[in-house]
Amino acid sequence: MKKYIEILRKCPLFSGIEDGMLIAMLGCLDARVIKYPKKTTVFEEGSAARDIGIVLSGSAQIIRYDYSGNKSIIEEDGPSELICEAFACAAVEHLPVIAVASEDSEIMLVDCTHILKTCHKGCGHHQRLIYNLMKDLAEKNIVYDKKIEVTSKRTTREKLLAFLDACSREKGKRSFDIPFDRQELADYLEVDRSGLSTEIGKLVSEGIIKTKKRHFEFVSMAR
Amino acid sequence: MKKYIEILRKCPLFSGIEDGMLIAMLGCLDARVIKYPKKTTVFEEGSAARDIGIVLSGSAQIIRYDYSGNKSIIEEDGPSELICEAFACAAVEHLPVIAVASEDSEIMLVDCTHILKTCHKGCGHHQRLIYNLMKDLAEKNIVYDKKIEVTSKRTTREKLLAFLDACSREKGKRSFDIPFDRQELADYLEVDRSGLSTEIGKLVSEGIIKTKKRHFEFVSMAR
DNA sequence: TGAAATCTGTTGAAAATTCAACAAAAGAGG
DNA sequence: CCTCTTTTGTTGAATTTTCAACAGATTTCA
Repeated sequence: MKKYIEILRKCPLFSGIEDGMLIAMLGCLDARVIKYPKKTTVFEEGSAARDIGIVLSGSAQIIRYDYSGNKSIIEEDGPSELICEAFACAAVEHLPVIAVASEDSEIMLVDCTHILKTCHKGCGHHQRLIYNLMKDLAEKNIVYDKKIEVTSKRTTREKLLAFLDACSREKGKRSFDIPFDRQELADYLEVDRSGLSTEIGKLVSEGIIKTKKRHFEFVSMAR
Repeated sequence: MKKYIEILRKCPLFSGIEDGMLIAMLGCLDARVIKYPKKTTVFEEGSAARDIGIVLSGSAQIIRYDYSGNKSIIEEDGPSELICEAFACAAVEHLPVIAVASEDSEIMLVDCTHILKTCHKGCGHHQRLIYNLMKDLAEKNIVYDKKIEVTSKRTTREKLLAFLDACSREKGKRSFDIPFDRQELADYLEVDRSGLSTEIGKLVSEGIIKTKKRHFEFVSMAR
């Protein structure tokens, strides 16, 4: 487990816990590390949510398919980030989403009940874990809120600009990479891919942005 | 405070805490009850999120306005429900939403730091409060997830059906009331009001639903 | 390196949404 | 009971999105 310590230290679940204790806790929590090749399923839709996932390497996407097959990417999580913690904490019986490794990934799984129930070995850090989970869930709430902010825009252009603006602000630069290819960006923004492509073309020809693949750049003072 | 005990007992923040202790804690938490007439602001957009709100009577809406004035209703909360707890727990500096009393309401305000920091009087229930907050935030996450499920549909008709379906399932009946008038429903679904009105008309004339004001009913086995 | 698969941009037609304006209906208050 | 205000339904035009189909680029991997 030691080779993951760098990643785990940055994980919000273990914030404020020293390395030594962290390693000890992993055993107590019965943490398992599993490798997921690109595009394989981490958590199945419809399954009971028990485990929290911690991305160690690679990345995972949380995806929702509706009954008519429309795909909507809820979020994209990289190393040190937690996945499906809300569903596990709420002990949801039927996962309404699917978690997929978007590249070759290693993910640590921790049974949520191990975190919530004080352990018999008497290690007294469960309170801290619960506090950390609470903090994490509060922030995840805000991430969702941002997604709603972006997707509540009425036109493709507005959604795209709101999204790029948010990415730019997060990075603190006018030049930045997004974690999606074009189809995935369309799924995240919940618009048609070809329409998105057209809109990107317009913004480029209007001199507002430059882009190549996943790289974007606001050209002027536009925003 | 005693007259609110029925409501507070059902509040997720105080789950698992007995009445006597609950009353004692309210003092420790420096809880305040404030009356908000219909349509008045509970939490201002842009203000620092410090307080958690507990709806005692009436109801509150969480609303987001974007720069071009589009209104989007994020959620509607009634008695016993918490408002803005995620922003307060995450200690957000600029509230990205506004909270408004949607009718004459009484709302209890609790400074979040009082909950998170163990109190000097040594009342040992802060751990339970933090656990409760964690559980609440996990569930709120899932509520958001449901909103995304509804609004990620591409057409007004699909959004409307997904929303009504969810309401019907929650109630467990084909006949139910929604917490929105037509304009508010349009804001929640993020569609044009007149288009929504037309679509409701179609569903009625197709014999799929009946509706009068806030009351809806699925007529057949349609869903 | 070459073939196959995937990703991206383009286009035009069909479908759906938004917008603005107005009329009908319902509710509030005197 | 009547008036004023708010809510809801209706319509047509303009705008935007979706859909389907295809071609050029890029990537993958044998």
